[in-house]
Amino acid sequence: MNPLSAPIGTKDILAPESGYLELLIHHFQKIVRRAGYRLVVTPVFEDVQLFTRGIGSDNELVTKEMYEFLDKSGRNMALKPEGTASVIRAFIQHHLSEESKVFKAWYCTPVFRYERPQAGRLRQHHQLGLEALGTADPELDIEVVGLAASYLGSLGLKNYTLNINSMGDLECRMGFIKLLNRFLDHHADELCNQHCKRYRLNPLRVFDCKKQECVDVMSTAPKLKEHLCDKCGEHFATVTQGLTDLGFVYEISDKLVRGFDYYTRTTFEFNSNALNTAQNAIGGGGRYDGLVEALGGQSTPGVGFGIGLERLLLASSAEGIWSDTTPSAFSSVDIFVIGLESGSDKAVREVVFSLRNAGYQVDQAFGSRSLKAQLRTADRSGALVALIIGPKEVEESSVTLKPLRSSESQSQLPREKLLEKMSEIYSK
RNA sequence: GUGAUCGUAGCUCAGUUGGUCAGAGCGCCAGGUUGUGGCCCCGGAGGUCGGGGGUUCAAGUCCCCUCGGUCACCCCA
Repeated sequence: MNPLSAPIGTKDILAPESGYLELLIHHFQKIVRRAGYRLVVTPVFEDVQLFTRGIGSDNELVTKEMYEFLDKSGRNMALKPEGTASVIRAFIQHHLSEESKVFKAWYCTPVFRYERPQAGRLRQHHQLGLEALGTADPELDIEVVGLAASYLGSLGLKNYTLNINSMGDLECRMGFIKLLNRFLDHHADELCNQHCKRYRLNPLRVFDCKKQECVDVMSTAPKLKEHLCDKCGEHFATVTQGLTDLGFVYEISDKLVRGFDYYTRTTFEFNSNALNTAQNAIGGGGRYDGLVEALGGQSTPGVGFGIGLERLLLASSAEGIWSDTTPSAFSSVDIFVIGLESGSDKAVREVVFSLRNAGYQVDQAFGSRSLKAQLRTADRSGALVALIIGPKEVEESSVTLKPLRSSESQSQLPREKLLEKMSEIYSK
């Protein structure tokens, strides 16, 4: 075993699996572009403060899961644990705010969590996401949630649930937390050990607990939804109605309390029902009206979401939306060129390059192997035809065309007729 | 961070109570066809049995440590 292998919790994504990711990313780009989102690329590491201020310093993600390190100048850096904070930082840093215009950005980025890996959870994974900044209009929530749902739906994904909830704004949530704390004080001894010890830290998290005792207690707890201020209530009603009007199916989940402090009002999450693992959330997001200000910018409301690529791949595979040929359709050899004896090198080279320039996927065998060996390689490459160029063909300035996927017999044709012949074959 | 489980060729795995146990299938390379793939036949390359230490006349097999994989908890995409 080679002593050098990928670090714990990381993975090399190789073909053909990488082909699925190409498709997922390409498809995402296509969909969000139509809505005016443009790519933003931010660094994989940032000053730790960006995350402690954005996500919240007592959040578990920040306290124990952040991949932190000191750089050579002693700066405290962190590999980004999520995608939003960096985009917001860039938004502030480059003054991208425009009075009457919504700033829209999408990204595809690696993200890091220093945790023990398990099914559907790595130390490095990749997220596709987008952020829209500049208005508190619920129509923007509808657009963002709708884009995420459209994306998943257009992939052919069906077996998932869109859960949605409102966290209220900072004010009405504060009031609710007081109420919830009073409730939890009364039921403290009924809660599981984990939460009963620390619910004061973030009482909302108790809604997340899967332990039966906590589920029981929380079923009688006050509901955030019922204690929203009028404005937040209206906002939420507009969002859900808008999604309904567009035909999106969702469930309102009182228990959906997302992990980051910055979320306000709309929060949502996509959970795959095709995944049997403990990690079935394929994506999530929400509104974060206080985040830009918390990071030192001018108060600007915003909404966004992130989707875990690896989990999306797991979920989509579990649903069987891919056919075996999906990834190879992205990169399969059309034509395989075979050369016999070194005298044919020049002709092979010219044919290979001219066919590639004409748009075909072309490969060849290297290392002067036997015709038999080259044909075997050609066969395995999946190419539809092999072109054989030996001394005879060089002499006559021709190529021998051998169909590999049909019973048609091979034929010889002049090189100047090659492109014409190929377009004949491939237009079928 | 805690717990469980696994670690033998590129891949999937077999190796009986420690004693020809260094193997199979697939893959790869080559030959069977002096210029013809797929099927078939034949041959070949490739492993300090994750690493280190210990017990023993003898360790892939038992013990300890360590490193990795997998899964679960915590938490999250």
